[in-house]
Amino acid sequence: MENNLNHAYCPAIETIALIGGRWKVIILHVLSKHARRFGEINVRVPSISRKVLTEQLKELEADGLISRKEYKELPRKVEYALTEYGESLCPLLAYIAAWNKEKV
Amino acid sequence: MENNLNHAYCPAIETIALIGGRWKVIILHVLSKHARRFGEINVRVPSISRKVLTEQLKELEADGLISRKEYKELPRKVEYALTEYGESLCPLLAYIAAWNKEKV
DNA sequence: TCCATTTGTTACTTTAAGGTTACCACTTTT
DNA sequence: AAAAGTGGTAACCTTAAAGTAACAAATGGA
Repeated sequence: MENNLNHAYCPAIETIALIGGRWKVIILHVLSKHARRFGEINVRVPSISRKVLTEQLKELEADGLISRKEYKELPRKVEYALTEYGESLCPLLAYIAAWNKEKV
Repeated sequence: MENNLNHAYCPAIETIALIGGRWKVIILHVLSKHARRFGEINVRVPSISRKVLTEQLKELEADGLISRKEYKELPRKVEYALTEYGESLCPLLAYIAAWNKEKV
């Protein structure tokens, strides 16, 4: 129905809600290679602050895309990894990275 | 080199710079179906304001992803379409939309 | 003459996102 | 006792993004 367009469902919107923003794709891309602890992600995501990294990781965890595992070690060790749901994003993440390389 | 990680090149970053943000993927997705005039995009992208739509369209045009064609008609008619470069994003846009549907 | 339509623009305000700095908890090493 | 390493948190500030409302240009028609 053409009179209902401004309420039209756009399937891209929810995806954007989950992985949009300045950092999430980059964080997920880092984790897609293998699980990383907090400090490792921090070093691999250029110029993100610890505060923002913490926030983004919490959101990704709340959305079920990554898991957080705390080891009883010294000093502290917390490891983040993609969940199965997060893994399903890998082709998309790879595409995002690849598209940029292939461009003319 | 592992000591250079915070300057590491991340191929996803540039892609995010081009299509990141709240609206660009959605706008591109709308235009991926076919060329649209300003008002048509405005109606198909839920709740975007004209001001922001104008801004985003200008940025997308400046980045070479879309073209802007003004017709000498009454009342004004301006049509936006994907460029060839923008078309190269279509598989990615389709993937973004499809992923959301397939999720468990 | 004045209104309607379409595509904007301008000025101003509000909200969201991100950054900075300092600090804490826990444990081992010095 | 104090420092070092890891993974945070809290308070505060700045910047970027988005929204609102009013206005403009161009032109046909009532």
